Amino acid sequence: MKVAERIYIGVAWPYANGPLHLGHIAGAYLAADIFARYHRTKGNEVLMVSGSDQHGTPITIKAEQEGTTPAEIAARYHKQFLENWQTLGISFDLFTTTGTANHAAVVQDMFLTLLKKGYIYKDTVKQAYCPQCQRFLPDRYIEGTCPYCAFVGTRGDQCDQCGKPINTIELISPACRICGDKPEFRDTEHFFLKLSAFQDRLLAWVRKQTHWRPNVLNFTLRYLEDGLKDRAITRDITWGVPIPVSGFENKRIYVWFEAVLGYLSATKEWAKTIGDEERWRTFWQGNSKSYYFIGKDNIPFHTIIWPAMLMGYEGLNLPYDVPSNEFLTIEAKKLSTSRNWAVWVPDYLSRYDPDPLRYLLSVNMPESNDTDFSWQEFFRKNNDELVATYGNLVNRVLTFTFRNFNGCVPEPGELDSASREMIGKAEATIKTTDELLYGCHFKQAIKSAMLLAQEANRYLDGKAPWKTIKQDRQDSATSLYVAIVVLSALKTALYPFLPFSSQKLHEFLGFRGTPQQGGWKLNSPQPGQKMASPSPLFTKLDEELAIEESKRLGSL
RNA sequence: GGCGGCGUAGCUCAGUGGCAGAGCAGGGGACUCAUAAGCCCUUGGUCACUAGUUCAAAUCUAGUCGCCGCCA
Repeated sequence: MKVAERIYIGVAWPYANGPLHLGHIAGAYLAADIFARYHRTKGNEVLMVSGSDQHGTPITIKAEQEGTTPAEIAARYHKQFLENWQTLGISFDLFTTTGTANHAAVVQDMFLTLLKKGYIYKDTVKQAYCPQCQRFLPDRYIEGTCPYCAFVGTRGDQCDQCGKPINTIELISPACRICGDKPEFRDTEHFFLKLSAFQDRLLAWVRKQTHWRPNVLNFTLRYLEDGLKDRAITRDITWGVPIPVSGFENKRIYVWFEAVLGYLSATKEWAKTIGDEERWRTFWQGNSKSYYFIGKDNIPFHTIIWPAMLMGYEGLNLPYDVPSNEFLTIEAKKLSTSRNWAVWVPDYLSRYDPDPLRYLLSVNMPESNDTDFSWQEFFRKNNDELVATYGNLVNRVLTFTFRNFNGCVPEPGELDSASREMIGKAEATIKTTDELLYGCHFKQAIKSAMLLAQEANRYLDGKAPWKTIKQDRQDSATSLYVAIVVLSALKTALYPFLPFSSQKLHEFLGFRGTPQQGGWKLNSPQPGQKMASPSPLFTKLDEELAIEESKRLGSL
């Protein structure tokens, strides 16, 4: 029938200077995982990679505050990320870091190739320098008075008080944040990426990407039409990938140029781990589609800068789609890690199961709008939708069947029109979710699956097998068989979203292996098939806890 | 300040030219297999605001206000 496709899935690289929060999950990781599980179930060849971003100024600042090294901070959070992916069921084929030798080699190869082709050039700029510390200072290492609002603790990149971005040189009475001395501005040499050279090629390419989400496409087009400026890709710092040019030993390649290359370096690392070093080519040079799952703040890096680098390098696949999500607000307010206005993933996982969160964030995914997470809504959706509609459906069908038919799938009699229609709807749902997931319409896909659960509840109510069991055992068996077929459709359709409960249901129905192995189709259980003793898929949560959870927000 | 997006029922969100929608919450009912779950009926809207285009606007255009992001 269909030829298997190759699907490369690159997911945003989380910054290893703090724990993951719900914004990360809703913005990129959950959608990527849903997409990966869906394609694997379809039988397609999937590679999903990412890793922790270990470089950059915030990590060095945090390390200095804690009296430790950037590497230690990065290692600590990297370990935590790996645990969180495991527990949440985010199924990376490889989750590495930007701290590997392999990554540095890939970055330096890109750097030298673009340099040789003339897409990278040297220039001199003025940069803050602290004579006391004898070092150049990144923007965030300088504090002074805001020239616009006179706020005193303004950093060199942006004013927290009035929100205006600042040119470090404009700060009134600037001071080094390390020693408090007055910085000077000195000349320093840096490398620049010649983005302007790609303007026309990028514009022509982007105009053809009509399958991109409208906000991604519009934003990118406008950005390009405004004209691209060359950007500095090196900094006067010591934490990062070294510049492979002599005379630049004390400088490093800046994160935004370096981190995106993780997509490629992670693929090469994956190929080595499976013992087939050249295998990376199947996802980068072969007939493979590249998807990048990121938050909206990252759009220009993935639709402009990264494609420009790939065009300059030549011979590597450009992104096929960049299904960027919007943001998640928490209880109607903007998420803020510094004010602890966030729901932290390790904290969530210490008290609750992964599937209820995956359900809420799927149904309310910020696909085209910012959407809101509130604890009240989380408890409500768990209790009144996930448990009531789906969990209870599974439980009522399985416990009744188990009790009355010796724990086996009942032998159906002839199907009447209502039963045929019910099975038709199950098949239609598999097909609909297939199309929706293929096009990255995650929210619609899970809603259409939940609709099938509602239909099944309605069907059962009409058939009332608990009544017919008394006079017409065959009729009862038939309607339960039909309901079980629907459950089997649901465990497939919901598997990408709710992998843990789908696996349980798969086993309750008497199947071996995983839902993924059944493929993206309706796998009807055989009449007489031995089922496993059922237990509830989900549990109701005490809604009073929502108040307690909300109180945690914002407390430090 | 420039650019892009968003603003729809009490709540969370669909809906991009053709009679304003879903889920939940609220009200009523019949049932009882099931996690007091499920099913049927039902209340509820100035589609942020203003002006336009059109036979017809939540939808297209211009402006205003508010929120989010990017850039300077």
